[in-house]
Amino acid sequence: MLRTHTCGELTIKNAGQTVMLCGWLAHSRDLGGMTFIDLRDRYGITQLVFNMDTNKELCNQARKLGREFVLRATGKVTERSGKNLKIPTGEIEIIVDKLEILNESRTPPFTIEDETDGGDELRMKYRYLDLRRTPLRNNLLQRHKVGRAVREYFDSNGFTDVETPFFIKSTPEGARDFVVPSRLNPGEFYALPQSPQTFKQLLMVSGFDRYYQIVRCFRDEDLRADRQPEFTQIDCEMSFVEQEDVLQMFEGMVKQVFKKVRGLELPVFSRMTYADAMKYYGIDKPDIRFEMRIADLSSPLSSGRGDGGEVVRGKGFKIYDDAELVGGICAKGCAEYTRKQLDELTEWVKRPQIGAGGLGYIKYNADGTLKSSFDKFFDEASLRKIAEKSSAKAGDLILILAGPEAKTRKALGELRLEMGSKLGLRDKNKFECLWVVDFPLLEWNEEEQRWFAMHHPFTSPKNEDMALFNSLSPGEDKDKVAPKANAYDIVINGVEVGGGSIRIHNKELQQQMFKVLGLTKEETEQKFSFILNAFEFGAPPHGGIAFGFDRLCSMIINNEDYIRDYIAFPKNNSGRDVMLDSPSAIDEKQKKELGLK
RNA sequence: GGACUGGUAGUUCAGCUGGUUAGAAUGCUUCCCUGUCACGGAAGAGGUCGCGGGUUCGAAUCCCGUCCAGUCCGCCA
Repeated sequence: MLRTHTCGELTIKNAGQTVMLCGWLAHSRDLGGMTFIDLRDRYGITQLVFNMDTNKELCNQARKLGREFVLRATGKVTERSGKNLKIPTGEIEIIVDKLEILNESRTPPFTIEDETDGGDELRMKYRYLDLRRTPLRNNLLQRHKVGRAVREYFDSNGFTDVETPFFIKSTPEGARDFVVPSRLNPGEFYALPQSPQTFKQLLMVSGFDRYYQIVRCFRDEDLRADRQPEFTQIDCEMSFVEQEDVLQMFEGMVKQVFKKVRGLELPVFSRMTYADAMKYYGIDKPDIRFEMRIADLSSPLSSGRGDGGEVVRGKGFKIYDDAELVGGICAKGCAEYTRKQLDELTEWVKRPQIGAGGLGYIKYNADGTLKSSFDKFFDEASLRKIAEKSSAKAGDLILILAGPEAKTRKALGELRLEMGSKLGLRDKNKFECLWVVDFPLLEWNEEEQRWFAMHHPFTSPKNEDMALFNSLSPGEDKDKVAPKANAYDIVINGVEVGGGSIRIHNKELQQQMFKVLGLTKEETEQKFSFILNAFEFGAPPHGGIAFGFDRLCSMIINNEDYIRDYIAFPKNNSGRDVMLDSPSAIDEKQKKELGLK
């Protein structure tokens, strides 16, 4: 070993010992007569000291060293005269009597500090330097801990880790596949898995009973702060279970991981139906750290749904009379909002991404009076009814959007999150875990005029909706309400960290599903015969879940929804690795071999 | 595919209602400094203002196009 200790472990207790340390020069402070060097490694920082009086030659050598030089220092641990209580090793320093340069370094393009001066692109290009920074290093060390806690939980619950192949087959439905050309089979391609979905189901048919895997998945879709083309899933499946068993098992997992990694005891997770999530929060992954539910101020013109507030219709205000939905949220304590603030909010909701036509408001003033943006049409009693419907109290501000139902709910959901952020209600130290259940099995796609599986085509319909499901025809029945599925998502602070379902394990039902999705007999045979065949050989009832491991880590570690800093070597927005400069062209010979030319 | 924001010194940014030699901080180089820990002080070097075109007597600044980056919408079973 080139060292006897690390740079993070020496304290006053080691005073007097002669030690050897290795590390990178993080900072040096040259005072003329003496020079201090902060030596950094993964474990911490230890101060080296050189003195002109004691060792002139060595001190002069130390003065010449640049940032990020790799050094090996031998010397005596000594109590400092001026202590630095901000760091664990701050009470001691090493009086160096031998110094070796293990490697020199170019001046790094950005500072290797907690708050670096480097921009994203530069940091990505020199990712190995970025990873020397404490926040990034800490993220990866914590990620390791999350992974370990997950494996411990599965192991103690009888799950088996089984690997599944990466070179598989392209299937219709779902995300775009990444494909790999096959040299041995010219003109043919493997697909990389979007998830090991079918394999884990086949493992259930094989009788493995409880399976898990922390595994890379690939989806060729556009990227976001929380989406990478290759990402990691905690993939799980269980046999002989019902939905409740799965929820219990994986609620337990999340709790244990939070406990082991963050020392937090999470309370019992909330539950909410998909329908309620959409109705009250305008989104299928509500952030329930704060209330601010959407209030329905109009009975929908269409019929049936909504609780029919009916407090905005018939006052001669055409926008509200004609709108399919008028909805409001109540921003606590915001009655004092200025004209400017309201204008800004109006601009915000009119952005193309939100797409609202305008923003109505009612100020419920502290003195009990009401002032709205549509006073012309509404008397005070009417406004008071709206306020009541919105659960507003004196001092609150009601924000109102109107328009087509789905779009307006979504916009209200966005506005709710924006107000939540503005009002500081999205507390970084708070974790609210939620199971969203009873997802629709299918979604009608207007563009392609057909049904799509909302979760995936292997999800089972709810028993009570089986007749409805069996009555559906491909490319028709778009006005029918979609049957509900045994499908569930786990949402933490408004971030979807996982989702799963109880699967179909019956061949005929699976065939009916493919049929409703518009697959022909031939396509079904060609793409999915393997799983239909398997279902003929005693497939057990089974179900499972998959977690986005990167998202789970970013949530647990720093309660944020940005996963790149939790992945050692991530891709940028355009799917490029700027360090490798990949993807890149391949030469003609390679193409020819692969049958691409 | 679309919206928005940005691209100026090694780096992070200011300058943008057109006008003398494009600034600051930090980093870097040299010098001074014996208890620093974001050490301090002095001096210095460092620029194709992303790229292409246009308007103008004159463009970092205005216009058009384009590339790159970021955030979002679509997309992501």
